[in-house]
Amino acid sequence: MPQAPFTAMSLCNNATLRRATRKLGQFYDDALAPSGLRATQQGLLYLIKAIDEPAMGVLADALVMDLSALGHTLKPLIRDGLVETFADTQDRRVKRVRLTAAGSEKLDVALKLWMVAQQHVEELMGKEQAARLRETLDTIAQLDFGKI
Amino acid sequence: MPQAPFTAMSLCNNATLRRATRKLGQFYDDALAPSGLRATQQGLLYLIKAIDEPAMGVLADALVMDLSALGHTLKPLIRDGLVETFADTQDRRVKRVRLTAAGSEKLDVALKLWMVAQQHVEELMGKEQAARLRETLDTIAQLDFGKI
DNA sequence: TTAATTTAGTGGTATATGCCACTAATAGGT
DNA sequence: ACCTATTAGTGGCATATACCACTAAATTAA
Repeated sequence: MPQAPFTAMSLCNNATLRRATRKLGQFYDDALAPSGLRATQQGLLYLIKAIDEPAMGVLADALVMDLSALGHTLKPLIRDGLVETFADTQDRRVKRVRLTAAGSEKLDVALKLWMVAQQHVEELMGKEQAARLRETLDTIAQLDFGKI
Repeated sequence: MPQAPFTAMSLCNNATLRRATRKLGQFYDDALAPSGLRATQQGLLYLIKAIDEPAMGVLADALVMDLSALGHTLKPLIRDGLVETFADTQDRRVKRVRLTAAGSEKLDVALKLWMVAQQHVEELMGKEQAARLRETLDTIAQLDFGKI
């Protein structure tokens, strides 16, 4: 049973979402620590590899993240030589992103750790519930709240 | 149908959680903007009021948040005169938190805006799905991943 | 074609959040 | 009482993430 202080916040969709994110982020971060990557960084590397040389805007859209936030997030990864950017040949405004060899190796290491963490979570939550959750979360990420 | 770049990330519980948090946070932040509070700040003020003069550690636990992170988060609210801290009379290590009159008024304003945002989300998601989601998220926030 | 508009990214600033090292104060053990 | 271990918070540093104002490049309109 949740304690009263915990429950006081449980009516707000956003607040409960953030709280769960802190908890789960903590767990994945701990699991990935041996790789030297944060969970967000691992996810970012994975996505860069999956999309294959995405433009920054495409990456930001896939992450449902502000473009400038993505730029800031990439900085430590570039600094550490895991990621590099290069100009698009067609459109000189566009900057594309790819993993370096070091980034690719680091991702391989991190993925093994991720797998264990993911497995652990699925056991604790149950695979069906986890799948349902991800579906709901994907729906939220794509909601159209309307412009104005 | 989600686009491939979007879907590339949808297998990780943590990544989908963060992505949905960005999206929903955006929406609640926009809705609360007229109050001058971010959604996280509104949630924090609400919780401080609900628990009634909580010690910082209690507040951090309720938020499933690192104690030092809470300290940092409180700073702008204290600076803006919405929140104040005071020493516990029993245990001089303990610092308690309460709303100021200004904070209380600000919260009232923010709560009206929150209500509209919350309602909007519930309409888009459906009340049952939203309730189920919050339940799942509360469960996650209380998971025991084991010490080690 | 030139001018106006839209699009892609950058850099600054602010909040959100975590870890670590450190201090102060309480609690426990002898 | 005294020494040790635990607990509550602080401050510094690093990443995560948003908004804004700005630049450069491409697209559209006149």
